[in-house]
Amino acid sequence: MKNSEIAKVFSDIADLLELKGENVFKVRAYQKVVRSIEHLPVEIEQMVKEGRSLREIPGVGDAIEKKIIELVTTGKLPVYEELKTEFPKGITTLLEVPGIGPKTARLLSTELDIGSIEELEAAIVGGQVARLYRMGDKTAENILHQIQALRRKDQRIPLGEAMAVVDEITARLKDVPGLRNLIAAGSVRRFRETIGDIDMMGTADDAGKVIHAFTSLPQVTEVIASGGTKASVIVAGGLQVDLRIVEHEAFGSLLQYFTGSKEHNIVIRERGRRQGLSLSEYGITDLKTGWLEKYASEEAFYGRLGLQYIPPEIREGGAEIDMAAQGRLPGLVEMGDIKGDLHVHTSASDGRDTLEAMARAAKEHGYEYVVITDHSKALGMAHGLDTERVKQQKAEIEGLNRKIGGIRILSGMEVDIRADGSLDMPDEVLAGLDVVVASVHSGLTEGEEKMMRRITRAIENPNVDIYAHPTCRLLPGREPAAVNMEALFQTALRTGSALEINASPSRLDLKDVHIYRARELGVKLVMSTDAHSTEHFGFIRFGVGIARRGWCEAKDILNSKPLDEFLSSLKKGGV
DNA sequence: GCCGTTTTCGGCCCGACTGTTTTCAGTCG
Repeated sequence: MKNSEIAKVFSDIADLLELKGENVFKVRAYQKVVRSIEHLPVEIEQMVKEGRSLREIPGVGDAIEKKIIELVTTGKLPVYEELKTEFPKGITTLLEVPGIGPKTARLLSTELDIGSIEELEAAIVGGQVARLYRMGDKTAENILHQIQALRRKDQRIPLGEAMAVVDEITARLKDVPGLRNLIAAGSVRRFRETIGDIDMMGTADDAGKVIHAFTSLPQVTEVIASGGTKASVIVAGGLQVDLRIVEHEAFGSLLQYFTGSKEHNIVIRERGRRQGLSLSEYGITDLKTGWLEKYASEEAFYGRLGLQYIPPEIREGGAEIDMAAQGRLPGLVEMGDIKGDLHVHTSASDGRDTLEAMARAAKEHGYEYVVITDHSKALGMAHGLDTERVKQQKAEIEGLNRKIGGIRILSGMEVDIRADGSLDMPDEVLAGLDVVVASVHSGLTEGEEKMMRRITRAIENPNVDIYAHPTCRLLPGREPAAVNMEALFQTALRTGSALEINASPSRLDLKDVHIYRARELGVKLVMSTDAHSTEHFGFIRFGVGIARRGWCEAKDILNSKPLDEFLSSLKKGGV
């Protein structure tokens, strides 16, 4: 039984206990265990087999350990089965509707015998819901509204799209008098690859004025909530944006609170509690004296708790907090560490801008080197290069290196990996290039065995330095190909090949958890934008963001090294 | 149900907004 399945059972138990009106702390204990299991790096089934104690999992005590073992070994949990019989089947689905919590779900179930969203909808339309105690026309209408929103709800949107909305809102609000520190917090600041909603925050002399300006933005299609210090709206496209405003002196604690993650904040607050401190978005209250201390910076806020500053990208409520307490957090990679882009297209294949324009843009970006990697000829659609055009481009690059100066332009290619794992360019041509990037663009639905044979053969080729966008997924929509990541990492280690962190917001591939694992194993990593136009060089910020989520330091990324050192760290140069 | 640099018992993260009340319960993030 997988961890995710175990977590689901305990999450259901927590819901059912809550519906039953059980002690809220007992419910919370179950919820805490669910979070622990979801973040566990090892399979519980394995631990049970090896006879390891489950008590080392945070939140697991005597009672829950017994339940987990019973569930894993027998596949069943009588307590759970019993609980389920106490309520109509499907009642927990009511909890999926925003605005319906355990109390309301229970009320609906006992008073109106509702056990599904369809039945609920009918009861609202029929007027029965509005007549319930402490309900009313407005509440019923809101629930109906939420049900409809749930039906047409889009999946989480890619980080890149969310960032565009943030930039637009920021531009429109920046002139509101007295507003300072406007910034996107939440999952945008933590660089999660997809975003559920956008959390913005700022400080102001007059919060009301900012809230008013915010809810009046032209892109706002609906105001969900609006109070003195916070508001929630829906913008065009159906995305929810929350804004919260506090006084200037409390910016640090607000930013910390609003950045999350929720799990991180819960652990931080529990920690504060043990130190006799109560944490909130307004600051830290000493529980003995009742005195509230405000924090203008996050550094000071974490410092008060005896913690190193924790970068937003790794605030997940896991190992980061203990590491920060011991002062052992790594210095994560930063934008300025990246010395060159290694995956760049020009108008010679499917890029928009010329080789010269791309080279100059890379120089303006502050890079020491850039590798030009147009497609090979198999990609007819992309106007891929054949042997002859590769030769021409090499000559063009030599000319540009004399002409531009201040940046070293390297010759390269994104060579296509064919269905049988052979490369779409003769070895002698590849051997003459500075850097060779290989990737898959077709046959993405192959089964794992065939896909792995294909990839393995390609990266075993001594000319291939980098294997690009390893899983070929696209955000949103295209699922990753059937790549066995652990096997890929081993092959990369064995052959000395580097894996790409593709920074394009529609790829982000490798993704954060893969990066974390690859780094742990010592696999060589590079970071590239896959730029198809000059402005795409800016994508590097997304790459840095997810690399930080994978706990990468500069030393873990080959193209953070100066040119000579970088070249000799590649497969061709290194062996 | 879990847990301990105050505690093996008595706590458990914190505050805002809404709708329905007439002081607050429920929900959310």
